[in-house]
Amino acid sequence: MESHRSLTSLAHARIRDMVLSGELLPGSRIHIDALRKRLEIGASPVREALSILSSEQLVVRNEQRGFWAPNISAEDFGILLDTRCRVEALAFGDAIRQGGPEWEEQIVLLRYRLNALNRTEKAAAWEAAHCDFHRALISACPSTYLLNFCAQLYDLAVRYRNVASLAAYPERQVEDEHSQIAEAALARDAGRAEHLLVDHYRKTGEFLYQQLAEREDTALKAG
Amino acid sequence: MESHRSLTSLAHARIRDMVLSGELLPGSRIHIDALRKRLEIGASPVREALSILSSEQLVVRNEQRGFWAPNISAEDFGILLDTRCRVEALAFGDAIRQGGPEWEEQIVLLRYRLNALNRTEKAAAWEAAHCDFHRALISACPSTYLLNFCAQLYDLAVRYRNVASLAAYPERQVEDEHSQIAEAALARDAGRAEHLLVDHYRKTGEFLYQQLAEREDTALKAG
DNA sequence: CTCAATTAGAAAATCGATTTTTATAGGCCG
DNA sequence: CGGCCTATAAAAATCGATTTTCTAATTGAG
Repeated sequence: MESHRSLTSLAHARIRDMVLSGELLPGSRIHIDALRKRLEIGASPVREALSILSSEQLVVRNEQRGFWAPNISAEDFGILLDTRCRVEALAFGDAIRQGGPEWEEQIVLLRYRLNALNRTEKAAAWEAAHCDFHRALISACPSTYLLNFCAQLYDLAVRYRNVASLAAYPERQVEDEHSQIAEAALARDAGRAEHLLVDHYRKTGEFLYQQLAEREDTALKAG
Repeated sequence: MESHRSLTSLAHARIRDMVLSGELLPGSRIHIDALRKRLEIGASPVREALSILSSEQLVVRNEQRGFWAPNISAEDFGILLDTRCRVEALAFGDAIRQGGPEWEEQIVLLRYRLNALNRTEKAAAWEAAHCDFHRALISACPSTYLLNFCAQLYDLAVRYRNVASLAAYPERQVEDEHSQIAEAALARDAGRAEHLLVDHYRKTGEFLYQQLAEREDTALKAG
């Protein structure tokens, strides 16, 4: 069991998980009372958590009417992906130019841990290691503003990956891509590293984008 | 009097103003009970507002210990300024490439309104018009993620301007700069427009940075 | 038969009181 | 005399109940 300093932070973590995992389906209503009962806490910490999540764009607030899980669309995902590529490239460039030995060592370590895990067998652990690796790449960027924003965009992207629940995700050699990114970063080749990172995101995103577009297409014909 | 859909949004607006205006001094504690009494509302909406503000980086949360107005420093301001220049350049470029006639017209209109106001005589109105103008410049950027982030960084920058309360702000020809930025945007010259915008920010920020650095210097010698 | 007004039910929003945690000041022991 | 423990006060965090607002179904008029 995770121990949290406050019920608000516990609620935040739990509800965030529900949104990111896709358990709370896009467009579905989030009932405060249901969460209250499920988490066995009062309304205040639930509402505080939802307030925070809504300013993190992970839930949508509709004043006096309640909270919803955000809708998804191919268009929105495309914009998110593009935003992420450009913003993270900025942070990555900073990190490569300013990172010290600890930054380098973290990349080496976390790349090793990531590649040591099997994505399908240890899905949750891989997910966490993947997040850590990507965060480590940009961690030496001095702008906490940029880093926070990158983390937020990361969450939104993870959600898209999960809600689309692509069991038949095309198995590219994602380990190689991660390694190449890490190598370029450690070689302090900002241009190449940024390019590889953006390319990695776009390749990963392309398939998901197609899936979402197809889904909208069939939904349109059906409805 | 402003009418708000909920007491939470009212509290958010009010406390945000207190932080941005510098009324709540950097590093000072924010007492929930004091706000509760002052705004004549309960603890819940105050806490919700503070939760939102803390994820907007306008207040600092310290679990189980309370909320504080964020500290300021020359270093932090420099990073903020730099982040803002680079991120807003991205959004501005998008807007210039994708903006339609309504975007153009808004810029023309809001530039006119801004230049019609006297910065020292109608400070509050100028402030609002300035915000509107800058928002209009980037409004055609399709990424709401980027736009939200820009708005957040704008707020943080405004706060620095206010808390430093530079009565003796050097009077540059800021109207000309705004006009030039608007002209370049309307001419769809993304490169020039971005450059002018960044330059505008850096020039404005430079003096403030010096002030903050000096202040820290004297504080260091005194304390 | 359609549309507007009414009303019962559901849910969010808010409040005031209670509980829990932290900060502080005073006293005690080494 | 200094550091540590204890008691008290202050403040945040949380709860459960109440109030307000929205939603949807029903009814009646045109």
